[in-house]
Parts: sequence; structure tokens; C-alpha cells
Amino acid sequence: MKRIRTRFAPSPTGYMHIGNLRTALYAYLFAKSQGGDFILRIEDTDRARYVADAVDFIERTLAAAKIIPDEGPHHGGNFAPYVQSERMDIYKKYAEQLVADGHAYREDGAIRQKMPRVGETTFFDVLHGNITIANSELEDQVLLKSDGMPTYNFANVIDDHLMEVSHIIRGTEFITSTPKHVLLYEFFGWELPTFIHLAPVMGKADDGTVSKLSKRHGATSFNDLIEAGYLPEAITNYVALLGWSPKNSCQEIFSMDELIKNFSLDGLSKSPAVFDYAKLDWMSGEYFKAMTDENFAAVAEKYFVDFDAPKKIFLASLLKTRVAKLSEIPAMISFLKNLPPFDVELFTNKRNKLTPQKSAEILAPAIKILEQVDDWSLDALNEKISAFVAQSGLKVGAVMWPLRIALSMQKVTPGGVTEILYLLGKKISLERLNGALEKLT
RNA sequence: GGCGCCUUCGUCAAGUGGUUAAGACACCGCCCUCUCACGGCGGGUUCAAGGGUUCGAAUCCCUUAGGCGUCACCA
Repeated sequence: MKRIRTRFAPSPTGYMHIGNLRTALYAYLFAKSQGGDFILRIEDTDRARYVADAVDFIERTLAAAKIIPDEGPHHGGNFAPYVQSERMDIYKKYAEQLVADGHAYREDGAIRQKMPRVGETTFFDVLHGNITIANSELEDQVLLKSDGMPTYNFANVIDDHLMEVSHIIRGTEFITSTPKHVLLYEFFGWELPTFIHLAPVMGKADDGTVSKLSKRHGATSFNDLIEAGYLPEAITNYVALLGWSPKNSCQEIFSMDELIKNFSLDGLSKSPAVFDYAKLDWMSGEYFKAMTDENFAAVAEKYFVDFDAPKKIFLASLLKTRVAKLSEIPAMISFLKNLPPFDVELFTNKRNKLTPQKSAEILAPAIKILEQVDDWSLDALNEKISAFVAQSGLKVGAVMWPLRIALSMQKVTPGGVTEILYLLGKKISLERLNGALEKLT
């Protein structure tokens, strides 16, 4: 049985589109699930589009996504170099051979492939079955450009053969050029690899229209998503399910190992999938909720205001069930650092039958009690407030509402009053409480 | 326009001639609850259209429509 070898062959553009990442992921998962090899090859044959440091960028992105090449520019391997611009001699040799054999010819300093005028070319695609295209649709494409660089359609065939790639996993945009590749394999007498053409990932624009994912759909690169505060694992997990689903299972949360274990080509979908932020948010939230408070505090650290270590861990416990992406955190906790402007309207709450005046009547005795609390811990605070509620004869909500407003000046807070008191500390809590009471009376 | 690919809830999708057409996200409702979340329970919405084939079709065939791709010395 032939060894399974797949490759991811991006051009170095300095931008890792989510659709590209998915292609890389599937190629990786398939290779690993079969005990095979995953190759990274850089297709930098277009000098005009070269972007400095792009190779580095691609490698870092794959590493962040835990897609680890077995072979590549900086991963070693027996088929180096893995950068096409360093393989020009190889392409030249094969192009010359084609010319000598009468399958190609020179024109304007370039070498063109000579296509058959009649007949048709058929190839097998794992997802789509046999695909047949009339040879008359094929043009005498350029193989070797006048600058000596090969075109994609040529280099790709040479390299996939030389690097012993067994399965070509790429986007559907290559379906119509595949017959040209197939003809080249035939000219050389090489064995055909197995083709798998993946449907594109679509994006939904603000106006609701669906089209191939691009920058106008907001953050659609792996990097943008990382910057928005999604975990790499969550992104990879979500992307894996955009066009693939496990057989005989409804599992949706997958670690990379589980993905490898469960991956199979027949779970691949042949129709386009729309990237859905709502589902990504849900999945991301699942990852956060599954984390320990310590781990969450560590990944969210840079979004936290300055608290001591125990409070950061505590804040993490509050936030991890409420966050879809880390960048939401500052807005959720900014009130802890800076109290929003006083707004008397907030003290009106009809569910608890509260008016500003009634709120003041509750605040005054509550402040008295809190002033006497020495042990400013969650348990102690909870106990004191509960006792106050019981003694006041009021409903819990009626007591908590004015306290929350006075402490945060917002209707919604992550966590309850006790939690906010604890995070704020005694001094600031009482300052805020007294400040509100003054303004209310 | 030629050629090619695609078409199951709003979205991701299971399904391969006989199912009450899974599940998830989102949405709605209820419960829990000091707010928001979390958690629990429940609900509505789907086979693009039209023809066949068949006792029986989301599943097979044809046509139409729509979407996408491709027709570069870009990949």
C-alpha cells in the first residue's frame, strides 16, 4: 500500500484566509489519520506577488493552529527544497523534456503545453466522482514563463510527483484546470495522484448576501480571529466542522487528536459552507467554560484590569461562562476600574417596585452593615447581606438592585453584588455606595 | 457566454428507495436565579421547482432555475 502523503501549498501572501486554513487542516488530518506525511510547500513563483516574511507567517500560523508539517522549508524532509523559487532547475529540465518529446513548444520566450484538440479528459475526484472535460476547452497554457519561473499548473504537477504526494486536497477552483495536470502526468508517464476538490467556505456580508469568504465579511483570517480573542483550538475545531462531519456521531467538540482519530474523507461535504460567527461564538464559549479558572485567567490576563492574583482567578470564574471571545472582556469589566456617570434613572426598577427614593432607604442601612464588616471575603459578605435581606423583609432582588446600581452604575454586571463588593474591596465599595446615597438624597 | 461543480431548517449538517427527515448553532417559551450568564426542559421552521422510474423517492433519471468556479506568462 502506497504511503499517504498530502501537502498544503500556499503562495506566500502574508494572509491566512480561513478557507486556506481549512484546506491545510483537512490535508493534515487525512495524512495523520492514515499514518502518513503532511508537507508544506511554498508556491512563490509569482515574483510580483511576493511578500516579505510571508513564509514565516505561514509557518507561525500553522504552528498556532497545531497543524505541524512533517516536511517543509524549515521542517526538513527528503525532497527539499520545499520552496518553488529554489527549484527552477528542476522545472526547466522537465519543460525541456516536454519540448523534446513534442508535448510543448516555445513561444515568446516561454514554453507552452501542447493540448490535444480533440477528445476529452476524465479524472476521478473522491468527492465528485468522474469529471470529464472536453480537450477543446483546454488552452496551450504556459508552463515556463519568460522569466524562467514555472506556472502553478506546471510546478504543482512536477512537485507533487517528485515529492510523492498521494492525495491532492485543494479548492474547487482547480477542478477545471485539473485535466491539464492530468495530461502532464500522462506525458511523463507518471502515476496519477488522488484528487479531492474541496467546496469553498462562504461568508455572509452585512447585507445578508453570501459569497466566497473575503475581507469584506469582517475578520476572516486566522489571525484576525486570534486577535478578536478566540482560542486557536476553538477556531480549528469550528473550521474543521465547516465542510466535514464525523460518521456515526454527533460530537462537535474535538481536540486535534480526536479530529485525527475521527477524520475520514467520506465525511467531507461537497457543497459550500457559510462561515457563521454565532456558532463560532458558541463553540468558543464551550472552550472557555471547559477551562480551569487559572487557565482562563492566564489567556485573558492582558484584558484584565489590575487585580492581585487571587482576584484575577476569581474574575476568571465569573467571566468564563459569559464570554465568546476575549476582546469582550474590557467592556464587561471596565466599571470595576471606572464608575460610569451617575444616572438616577437606573434606580427605578418596576419588577422590584423600586424608585430612587426607595433605593436610598435600602442603601442607608445596608451601608451601615457593610461598614462593620471586617472580613471582606465572599462568604462573610454573603452572610451579612443575607441576614440583612431576611431582617428587612424585602425580596432579595429589591435589596440587590440598588446595591448593584450604586456599585456599578449599570443594570447588568458579570456576577452578583457580593462578587462586585469583593472585587472592589471595602474602601472603594463604600465610597461608591455612599456617593450614590448622597446623590439620591 | 462556453465548460464544470453545487442545491436537506436562517446557518453547520445526518441521511445513499420504506425514518415521526437525526443532532448542533441561532431564535422563541418555561424553570433556576440579586442582574447578565451558566445549567435544565420544551417549541416552531427544511428536502430549489417541475417531470418521470417505482407499490413506495430527500435518496435513481431528465429538464428548469439559482448559486459558485473557470476560461492569465495569478495561484
